[in-house]
Amino acid sequence: MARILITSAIPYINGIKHLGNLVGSQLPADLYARFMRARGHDVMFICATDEHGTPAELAAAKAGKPVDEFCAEMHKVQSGIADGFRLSFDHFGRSSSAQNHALTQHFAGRLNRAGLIEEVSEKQVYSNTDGRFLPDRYIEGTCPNCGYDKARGDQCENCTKQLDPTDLIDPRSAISGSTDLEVRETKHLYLKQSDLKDQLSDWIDSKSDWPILTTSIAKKWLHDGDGLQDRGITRDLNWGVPVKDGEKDWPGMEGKVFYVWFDAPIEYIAATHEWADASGGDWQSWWRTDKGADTVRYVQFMGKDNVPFHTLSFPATIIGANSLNDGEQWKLVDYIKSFNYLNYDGGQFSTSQGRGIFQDQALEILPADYWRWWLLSHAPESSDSEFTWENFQSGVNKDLADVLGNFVSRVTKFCRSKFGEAVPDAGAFGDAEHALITDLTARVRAYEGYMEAMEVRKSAAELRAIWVAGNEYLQTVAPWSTIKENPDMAAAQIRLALNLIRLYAILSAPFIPDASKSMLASMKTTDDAWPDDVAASLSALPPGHVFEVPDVLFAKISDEDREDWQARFAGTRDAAQ
RNA sequence: GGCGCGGUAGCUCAGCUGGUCAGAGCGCUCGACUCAUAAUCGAGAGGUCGGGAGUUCAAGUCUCCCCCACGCCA
Repeated sequence: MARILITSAIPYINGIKHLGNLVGSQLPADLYARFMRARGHDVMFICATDEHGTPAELAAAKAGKPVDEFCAEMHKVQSGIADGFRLSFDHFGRSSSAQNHALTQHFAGRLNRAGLIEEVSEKQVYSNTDGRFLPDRYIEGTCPNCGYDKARGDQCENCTKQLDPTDLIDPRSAISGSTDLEVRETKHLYLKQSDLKDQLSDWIDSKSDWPILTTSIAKKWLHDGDGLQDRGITRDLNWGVPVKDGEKDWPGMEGKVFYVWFDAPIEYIAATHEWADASGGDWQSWWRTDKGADTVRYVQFMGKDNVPFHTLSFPATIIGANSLNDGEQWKLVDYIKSFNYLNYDGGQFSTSQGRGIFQDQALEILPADYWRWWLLSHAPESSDSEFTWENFQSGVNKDLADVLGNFVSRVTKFCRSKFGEAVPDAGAFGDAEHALITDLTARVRAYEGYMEAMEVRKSAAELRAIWVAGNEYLQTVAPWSTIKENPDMAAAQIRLALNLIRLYAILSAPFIPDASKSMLASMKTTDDAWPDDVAASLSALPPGHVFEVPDVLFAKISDEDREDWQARFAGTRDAAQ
């Protein structure tokens, strides 16, 4: 039994995410977690909401709520959606937790002691009306280059010219519109990532088995231009982890918080701490290699936009903190599975533009399994992939309703009408049955291989082929004909087919957990042991075992439904949730 | 403008270190079957692998140039 730590990129708190976010990290992570649990491994599957930063403050203000209250509510909403999609987190934490505050401050303190923190003085725009410093992108004004009057402090969207906030003509706060702005001197902490560049580079180079998508992005940031830059890890905000040096105050840093990208990945660790506090478990044995985590395999799932932070920034934090060599050693990630983007009818899904299908809407129109199956079987692994309603409809109808659902239906109904609702006991397996078992054994082993390798699409294709094999078998042996001359043989055929339903339920559970549960329930069994021995597994339901004909497992998506949804989701929805 | 990832059958996509690599699923056509959610099973048609040049005995598979789409950055 192996110990496997799995984290999914943590979704930002300020709204409901679209399906692209789901398929890019949480869903494949869940697939892997479920599979590894089913194989008997010890799994810790962690996710959380990423709650700090200016966008959260602004979203809260727009909702007319204090930011902590807003975040608590949104965390509940996101947690509910995660449940809706059957994401099997061991813990769904919050980056605003006390545990994360303490750990973030702890890491900062260690980095400071390791000599990797530098204080930098810089000038920043302060809004007297808003009572806060403004990040560059929250300052608007007229572009000195093209005259566009809604240029942002970091860039003019009209002419794309890179700007400094002080370049803007008639600058104003994008938050309040106030022009009562002034430039103030402020001090910030920088993490000297450049000092860690060689170690990071060696570490990345050692990961020859990582997806090209992952390493190519990391190497680009490491080597492009001037190479890896030092990074500001503090901000002049109210909402965040207060800057401290471990448990001590940090002189000169009063009233400042850590930058959201510094504390967010630390939340992976803190969320495990949250889990431990709630369950009495041992979180350090998952994260401290000096406390047992040396036997842990740590796998991260994320979209490609998150790769730089997980291949460089977070590892820099860990490597830097470990460099004290005082025995306290933290776990670095072993494997990063990254995904491209899922596009929506020819363009991007977009949270800010409200374009595409959002997670809550998806669950309103169809059960989780439909989305899980289609999204996973079309996961954007090697390149961006495309969601179209036609594809979704045909994929779901064909794979789930026709191939799998109808298999369950035809077998159980045939048995009920000819033998009653119990596994028939006459007859023995012959050549066709043994051939099927041999074929299935090979396919199940291939499926396991793809799942272990996190080859999501290939896993789905193999699973589908396993379902098809059942239909092939039925078509070949044709129990509806056999029963006329040789009822015993038909009984054996149906006995095998009923056992196939149970086998399919077990194998399919990581993809479609609800349907899998229904299948096991209709077979009236709780034995969901993984089929290490396929032949034995296909005798698990003994002669005489009672079952019941289930309801239709998957209703088909009609053309009317599809057209209806297509129209409904063609526009945009209010971006701010 | 620079960089990155792609451009393979109508659609969505596989094709690792060059030599059964021209494939899968869907769609389409034809056939079989009738237990089943008008389901299933089989067969077939469909592509000069974005364009051009080059390296090689041999190139979707390597090199160079160009075109197109997307993304990131400046």
